[in-house]
Amino acid sequence: MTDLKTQHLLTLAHILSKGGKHNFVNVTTTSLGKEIGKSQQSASLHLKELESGGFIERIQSGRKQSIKITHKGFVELSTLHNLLSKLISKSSNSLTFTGTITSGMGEGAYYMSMKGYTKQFKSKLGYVPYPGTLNVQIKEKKFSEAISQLSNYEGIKINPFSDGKRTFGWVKCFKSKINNKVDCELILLERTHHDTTIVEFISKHNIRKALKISEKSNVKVKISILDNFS
Amino acid sequence: MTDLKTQHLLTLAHILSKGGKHNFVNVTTTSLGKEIGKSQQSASLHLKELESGGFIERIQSGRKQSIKITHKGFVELSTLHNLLSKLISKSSNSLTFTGTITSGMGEGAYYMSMKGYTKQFKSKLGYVPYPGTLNVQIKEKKFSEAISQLSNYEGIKINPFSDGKRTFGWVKCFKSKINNKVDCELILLERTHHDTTIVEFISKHNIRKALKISEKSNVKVKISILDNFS
DNA sequence: ATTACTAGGCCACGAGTAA
DNA sequence: TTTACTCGTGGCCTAGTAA
Repeated sequence: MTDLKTQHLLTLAHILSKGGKHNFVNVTTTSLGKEIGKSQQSASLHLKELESGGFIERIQSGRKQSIKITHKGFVELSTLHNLLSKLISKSSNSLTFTGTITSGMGEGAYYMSMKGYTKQFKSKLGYVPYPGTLNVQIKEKKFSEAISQLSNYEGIKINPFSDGKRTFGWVKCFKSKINNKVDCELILLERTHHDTTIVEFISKHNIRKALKISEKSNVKVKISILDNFS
Repeated sequence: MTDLKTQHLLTLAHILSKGGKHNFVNVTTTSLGKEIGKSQQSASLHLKELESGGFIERIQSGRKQSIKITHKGFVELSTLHNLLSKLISKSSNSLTFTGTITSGMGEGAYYMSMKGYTKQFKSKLGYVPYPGTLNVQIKEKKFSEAISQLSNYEGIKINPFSDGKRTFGWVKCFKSKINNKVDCELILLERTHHDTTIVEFISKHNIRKALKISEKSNVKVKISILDNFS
């Protein structure tokens, strides 16, 4: 059983798009070549090889030809489709990393207690955060690199606001779980230099207390990422 | 913006299957090579090109490397997936052809009136066919070729039965519409030589009368095909 | 107009090997 | 062990052209 060459994939897909699942459709090698971004000669060769591989059937009368996808050919496309479906749906939407608790209030701690933010936290997260933030230092480069890409995602968006004198930037929250135990949110601040070796968390609870941990403890963090992009 | 080469598709899919959507995963070129059915050298080159194309990110420390798919890389796979989804779901599940009414009772006409069949027609099609069958002769080779592939599909299956003396084979029915007007079923008989230049139809109505047509009239037939295979 | 052959360039791949 | 270089082979592709 000959296998479908990856180079022929697009060609086969194009024939299907022409309606060639059950009916013979008229296709010229010139037009097919243009559509798949190759030459007429390549299209001709593709058809020849697809035919000998049993992926399409051809009827040629004189200089015209009609083409239809075979069952085998359709199954081949379906198989690839199913493979991708599984990969895409089953690929984990979480980011896991380890780090150590570090001191310092964190740049966001003060701002996160402002009314303009807490009101939104209450309605969008369902709670007003415990005062202060938990800071976790990331040591491994692969983790901080991965975290830096979080900014591509929307997360839960807390809108900017103004108190009349100045404005305060947006905050993105990402549902997280520390040590597989305490629910919290990782926060990304608009107005922060984007150093991702230290990340901040807010929570309904006093995280340190809930985890019974102290300075320099190692923690494992799992962040949920939804597929809406900014 | 560099484009994803089709040869790299499988490689990228494999990285995703390893969990590399958000996290950096450890992958050796040797193992990756085996998994994609290529050499270690090819895997190495694939990674290099995927990286320079912006589809993956790599962190290399000494002889080990960690890999993560970029947003762009994931979008690329998603795009292909969506393309296939549309093609597969929107590809027409019907076969259309033209032919001419022809005389002769048709091989199936007599058998189709037998109780063992009519009982099943009543329950599975919802009606007892008008006596006799309509025969349509197919002239164009591309149509008879397409019809010959109908046997790969289940259709509506009428089971074989026995009257004590002999057995009568199965019948497959395919919902059809003639001249965009009369509902009927194309029938494929187990015990018929598989000549697909003449096809038979049964219907609740007298098809000729309903269409007001006679011998040698041209008709256009549309057959619905469901995706269950025999 | 059409399909598809031949010739030649270029690229993908793997073997060998370095680091 | 690892990654990735160089180099030779084979296969994909296009131009030219026949039919």
